[in-house]
Amino acid sequence: MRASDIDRIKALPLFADAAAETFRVATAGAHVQRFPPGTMLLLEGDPVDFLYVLLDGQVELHGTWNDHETVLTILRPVSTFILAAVVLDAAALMSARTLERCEILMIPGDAIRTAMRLDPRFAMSVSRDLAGCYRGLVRNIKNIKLRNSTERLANYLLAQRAIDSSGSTVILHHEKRILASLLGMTPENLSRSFATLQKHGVSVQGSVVTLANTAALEQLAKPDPLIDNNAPRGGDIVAEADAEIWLSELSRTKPR
Amino acid sequence: MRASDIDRIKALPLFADAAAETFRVATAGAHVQRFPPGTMLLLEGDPVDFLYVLLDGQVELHGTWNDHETVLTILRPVSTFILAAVVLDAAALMSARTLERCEILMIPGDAIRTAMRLDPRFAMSVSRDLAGCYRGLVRNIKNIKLRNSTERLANYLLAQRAIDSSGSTVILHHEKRILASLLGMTPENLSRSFATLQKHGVSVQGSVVTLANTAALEQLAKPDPLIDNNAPRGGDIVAEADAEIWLSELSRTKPR
DNA sequence: CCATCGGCTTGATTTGCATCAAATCGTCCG
DNA sequence: CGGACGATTTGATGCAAATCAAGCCGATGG
Repeated sequence: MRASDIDRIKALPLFADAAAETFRVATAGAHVQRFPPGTMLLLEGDPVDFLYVLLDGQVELHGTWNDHETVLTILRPVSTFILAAVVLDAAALMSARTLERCEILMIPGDAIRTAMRLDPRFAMSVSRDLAGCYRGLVRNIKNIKLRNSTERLANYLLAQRAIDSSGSTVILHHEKRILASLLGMTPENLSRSFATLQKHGVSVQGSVVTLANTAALEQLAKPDPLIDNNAPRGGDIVAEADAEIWLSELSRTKPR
Repeated sequence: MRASDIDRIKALPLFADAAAETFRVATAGAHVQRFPPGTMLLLEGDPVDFLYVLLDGQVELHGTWNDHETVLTILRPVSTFILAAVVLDAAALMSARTLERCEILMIPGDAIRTAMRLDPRFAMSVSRDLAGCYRGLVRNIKNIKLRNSTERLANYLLAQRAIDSSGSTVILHHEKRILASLLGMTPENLSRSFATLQKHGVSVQGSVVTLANTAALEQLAKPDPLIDNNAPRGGDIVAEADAEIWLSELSRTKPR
């Protein structure tokens, strides 16, 4: 592993707080690997031997049943994945597939579990990461069970706008059929939902979406901080856990 | 707090592995409280000051949006809840309501976080608990996104049968309208789904369901260990995390 | 440049589920 | 016991989303 890779790992929220020795243990058997687009990194049901850390590219996690497939989440750097399976030394519940060329750090699961037993600060970081991911899924379930597909799309767009802090234009970072599956609908209905949102100031040109009237869009979307996490990512906030405490941190830093 | 309560906490999987000092810190500010049925223990959005441990009774966790409510999970003893919010010191994403008279242990969140920093074994237990809950939600999302409502009911019945290891009869432990919400459907459609399952050997008498033909039911349900966790609870298996490693433990203990 | 292919859109149809409405059932209480 | 209430069931209807079927469009390659 290269020295630059070591530095990148050190900067991960998971390791930011860890003792030097912990870090040595964890990285001893680790390696960075590159994968072409469309590579299956992991199949659901497989035993999980490594913790994966996406350093560059995009990875999709999906689930399968009875010849149907659904996208559960799309990861962008820097994200860890299948941490829960590593902690429990259990089989994966989700399959992982690269969507683009990816650079991925793989840390042996044994090393992670050993490090947790040795270093409470590291174990705390793992817990925080897991707690953040857990809350992400709670939000996801509420989104699916309480909203219809157009409402989910509208909130997705508003969340993306807030996350990228990108004015009134949102870039879709993945194919629409993948976005559709992530939002729990068919590609056909995603098209139709976009059409519906035209009346609320949304226009689509390929992967560029412009939100001309966010007030109208919000009226339909009714975004809710207990479902939609609109913490702007990048900078301080890189892990799910950081995003989870963003709102309360915000109110503590700037009271009123 | 009574001495008998202390013993019950010691037996929790969360504390089974903890150092004596950890245990002292955690229980110092803890207390057991009793609540009547229908009590709101926690409202989504509230700051979470305690880790809750359900010792007796039933608790429902639900989410709300736009005047709609959905049941996210139903807890039976012994279960911890809102651990993720405690770890992150964040606001609750779910509301908690007692369904029956309940006995609940409340441990100050500060104490939990302090204990985690002091005792890596305890922090490991917290991580395992969180990882187990996380995987429960992954299963839940796959269930919702990949199956229709009758399939979900069929799998629910099969899972209950396996969990209670109760021959061919399953007891519904909660009102049907709550079960309906848990399974993501209306009470009306739950009725109709039960009617559909009659053709597969399912008959309902109040809260007693008999499965006369599990083979036929399984043919419709297509249960999958990567969605349905059929680990029999009670005895060794009390936490979600235990249930998660049940299958792999099983194959290690009894190879072939 | 044209042909091809995959992804996306649009339209027609079907299906699944929610909603609305009313009847039934069981339980609790005056 | 009679009545009331809530939970459940059953039936009728409407809507949302999936499916089926073409067309369109942009990228790619001969």
